[in-house]
Amino acid sequence: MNPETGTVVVIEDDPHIADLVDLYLRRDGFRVLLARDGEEGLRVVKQEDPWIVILDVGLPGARDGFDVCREIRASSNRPVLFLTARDDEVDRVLGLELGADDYLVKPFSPRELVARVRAILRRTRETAVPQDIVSVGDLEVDLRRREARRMGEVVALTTREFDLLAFLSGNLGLALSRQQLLDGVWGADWYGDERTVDVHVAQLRKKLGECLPLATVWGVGYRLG
Amino acid sequence: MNPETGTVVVIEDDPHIADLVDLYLRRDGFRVLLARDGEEGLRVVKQEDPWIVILDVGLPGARDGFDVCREIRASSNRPVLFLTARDDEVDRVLGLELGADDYLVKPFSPRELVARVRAILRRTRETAVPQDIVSVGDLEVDLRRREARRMGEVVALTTREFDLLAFLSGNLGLALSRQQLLDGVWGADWYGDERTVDVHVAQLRKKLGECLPLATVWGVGYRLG
DNA sequence: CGTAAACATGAGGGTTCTGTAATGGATCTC
DNA sequence: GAGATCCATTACAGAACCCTCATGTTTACG
Repeated sequence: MNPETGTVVVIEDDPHIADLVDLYLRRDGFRVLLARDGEEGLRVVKQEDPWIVILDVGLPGARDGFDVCREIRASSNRPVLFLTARDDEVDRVLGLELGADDYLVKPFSPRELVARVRAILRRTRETAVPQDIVSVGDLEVDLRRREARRMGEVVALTTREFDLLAFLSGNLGLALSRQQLLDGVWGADWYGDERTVDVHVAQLRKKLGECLPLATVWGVGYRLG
Repeated sequence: MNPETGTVVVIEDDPHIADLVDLYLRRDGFRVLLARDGEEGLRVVKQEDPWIVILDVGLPGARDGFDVCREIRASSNRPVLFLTARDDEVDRVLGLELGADDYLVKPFSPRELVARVRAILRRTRETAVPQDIVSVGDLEVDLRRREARRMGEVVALTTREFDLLAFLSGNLGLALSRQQLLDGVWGADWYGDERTVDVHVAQLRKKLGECLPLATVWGVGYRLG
């Protein structure tokens, strides 16, 4: 985690608190963006895609903190830290149920705020899996899980089928000869009938149906996408 | 007893509250020790050196919560979380001045208690408190206590079995080859038959049964979740 | 339209891979 | 040091899979 490049969006109407938060987070190396109400906050979050959002529950205007949290959750999985008014237990529990990652009760110590922000980032950044997922047609090919999903549903593929699909996905739009496919999927030291490719292509088409834009290139081989 | 197993000492005279706290903390993977009054509490704290002490302010007997807190502070820097009666602001302030790390006003939600305990531990224990417990299927894998629990019941696992389960839990959803599993669990400098993995996988499946979503990835290895 | 070449598809049998139980050696416990 | 536990290896049976082949279908082109 590199705090130097981490952006934090703070949505808080009280300028005094906002200043304080700004000061401490900045001092800790974060890039801080302030917003005074929910509307502005959502805009900034959408635009900047920050590492974390710090959110006052008691925001003025049409949208309170819970609304904003819901909105953020709907479109991203960025962590959210709530700032709540003193002794408002219902709020706190509700916040956590809405998917907030932590909360802090005012008045809070700025040092604690920084500590919690760093703790959350430690948790979320580490577990954020950089996934190699290729989207092709209505299909998602997840190389790390070795799964193909059609509208979220996992489609059962055999080893060869998946490998073939993966190789095709890695060469989207290119016409690949059977020999290229054999080299890429079966390995260069494999000797057998080129027609074997056809069989597995047929299997893929059968299992994945229309959502797989896998075309035959006549006299050559196949092309995906 | 291993002091690194996440022990919480709860000093509380009301058995109902003590039970509730016990239940929820235990469910979250902590080892919970209950004490009914200040004397007993201090003894347990001294003996066990827990990660955190949860302390009722209104304790019966010669020593109230503040006394106990002062004593604890005198001999250790373990975090203390106060449970205070409602609307007793003076108490709360006094508690914080005595060095309590947080407070909770009765009646409180058990979920919030757990959240706060974890928050405090996150701050004070830089070491991996977050994500110490991985939920997978109906199973909880507690890395700190090296335990797997199925509906709260501890399932007895051997060292290798647990390490394997832990490694799989840390790579939820990913297809892992036998070699990756060997590297991760047995160590990269281990030379032996890949099929050894199979045997331990079989053991895990036998012991944990249906509640363990541990799938075979044909021709590759295994995947959890 | 007819023909040949290229492709699609379904099924069988051999092959590879996995599940599992048994074995013996190593390590821990008392 | 005996007994128990754990662990790696091996063997075998059964399951999953893959290649090949045979047959039917499409495409290209004269």
